[in-house]
Amino acid sequence: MNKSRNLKPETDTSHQLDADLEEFIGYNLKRAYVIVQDDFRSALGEEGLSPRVFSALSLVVQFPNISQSELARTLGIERSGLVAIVDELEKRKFLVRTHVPGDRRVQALVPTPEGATAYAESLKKVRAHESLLLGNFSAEEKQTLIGLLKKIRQTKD
Amino acid sequence: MNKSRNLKPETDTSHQLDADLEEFIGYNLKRAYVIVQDDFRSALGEEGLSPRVFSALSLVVQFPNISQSELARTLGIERSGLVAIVDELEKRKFLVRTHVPGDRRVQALVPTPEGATAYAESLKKVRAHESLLLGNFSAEEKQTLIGLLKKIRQTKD
DNA sequence: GTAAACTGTTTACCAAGTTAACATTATTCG
DNA sequence: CGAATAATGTTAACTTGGTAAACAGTTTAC
Repeated sequence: MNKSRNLKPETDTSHQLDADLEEFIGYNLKRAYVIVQDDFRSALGEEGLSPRVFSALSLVVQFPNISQSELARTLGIERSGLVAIVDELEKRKFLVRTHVPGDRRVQALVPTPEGATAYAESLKKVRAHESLLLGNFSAEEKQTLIGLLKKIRQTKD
Repeated sequence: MNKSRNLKPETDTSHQLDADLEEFIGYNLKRAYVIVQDDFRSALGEEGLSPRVFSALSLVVQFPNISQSELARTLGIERSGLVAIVDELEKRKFLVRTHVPGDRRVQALVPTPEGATAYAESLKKVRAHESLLLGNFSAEEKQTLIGLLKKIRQTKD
């Protein structure tokens, strides 16, 4: 049974078509995520921001004086994990940690002018990357996809 | 401007609503991916298969005698990265590496009976996890989502 | 028959996170 | 008030899931 077919399995390309795996949201999410992330990185280049650093900078620019705790919460990661991200942004002079008058525990994150322009430039590149990568998507398809992905997030609120 | 608003940034929950970030497929993909993966793990438990090991076992059960190279290619990872996955499945006695007559380089992967039943049980759990997690999704929405995710993959073929 | 290519593997590495503990500071509330 | 509790930022140790490079053995191409 199927002997000849399996003698040279590397030439059998039918796997993608009917694998059980392909019915799962999780598997398809992961495969898509890897592709988009890889394309993001190559679009922003060796010295460019990584996805997570871009995300953090985005929120800092858009919501100046955000605290690290709030930023971590918004990004859905631990406070401890955010430290390295903020360290990198601070080292690149894209933000500064500042003490707020009311509470000496919190470090409010303030974007520098360089940070704001770096964000604006990265934003252009990220938009270009997504619209190029998703060139065969209609505007409706993109919105549908985003809506469905957000809906997954809503299940865990 | 906005002084009082930013004094206590941790109480400002408007960030999720209008952040630039929310318009990006990549960011939404990542957030959704993390949720689904976490739910997968807690559904299959401490001793259960991880997503990647489940995926590998799935293909081995469905396509017995698949080679490691072909399996890696199908999963979209490097051959070297697959070794640990196959090692784990072999240690758990869910598959065996067998030499094929025609080519002494390849290790054909053959599921054991235990592997087949473990896969069947895991498959049930994974299906239950997805249908519970995506309880507020209609069948059409699920199919639309999978179709759009697959479409992302097609852009890089 | 030699060069090129493929297979499985090891090793070293990296990215992105987690958990636990800690010092410092704020808040709650008997 | 003062003591317990909680929040903030941070470090350290660890885990997960990969990659890249090199290798030995084997096969294929020319």
